[in-house]
Amino acid sequence: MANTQQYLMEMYQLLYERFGPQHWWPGDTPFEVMVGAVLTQNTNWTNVEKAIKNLKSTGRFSVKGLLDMPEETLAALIRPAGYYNLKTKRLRNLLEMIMRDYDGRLEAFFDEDTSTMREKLLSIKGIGPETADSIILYAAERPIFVVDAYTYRILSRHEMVTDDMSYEDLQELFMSHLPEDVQLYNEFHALIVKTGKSFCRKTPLCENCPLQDWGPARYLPKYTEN
DNA sequence: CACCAGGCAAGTA
DNA sequence: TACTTGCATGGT
Repeated sequence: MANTQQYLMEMYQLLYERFGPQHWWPGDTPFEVMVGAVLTQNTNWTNVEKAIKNLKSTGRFSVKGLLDMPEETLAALIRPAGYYNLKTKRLRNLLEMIMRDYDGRLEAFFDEDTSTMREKLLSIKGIGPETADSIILYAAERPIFVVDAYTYRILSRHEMVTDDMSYEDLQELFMSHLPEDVQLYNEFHALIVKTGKSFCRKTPLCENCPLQDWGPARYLPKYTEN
């Protein structure tokens, strides 16, 4: 569709005008951002902040520091983030890869090509496409577009996508029609999450939505999809 | 009380 | 291949 680029730019402009910069990702270091990306899987960010605060308070908030502590200790620290047993394993899988392949040096991993980085992340059990891309965009600061459930839901309700499109299809939709710009991708994804939370939940609450008159279908909520 | 949150993998048919 | 389910805390 030839109008796709126009729609996407319009969408970004509408969201930015309404909400302004979102200041993602709230993290002091790339390491903290990477850890946060795993901890925030299907979890509210405020819970993740508590977990990260706990991790920092140990003074062992590093690749080696976290790997060296017993699993039960790590699990107890990240408990507020939910799924703590699962996330303990996922975090360790990630840290073990950095330790094994890059001598524990995160900067060395982030020096890799984007495609290499992505493949390595996706090969880790517990790191899927959204977590991988979040790490690449927000921690490694490479231009890659992060897709999530809100991205899909918003585009779907406005009939920009069909339900048979994959994660990579949606990612490609954005990346092939927008300039490769870390800051743009950073802000765009954050704004999608922002408007998704406020206006594009399962039970639509569309009055006042900045995207009310946007897109090929403008405002057209569908109650059957998730 | 129900529902949601910045997912992913494993199990089932 | 295409659904479903488990994982879990904390806020609205």
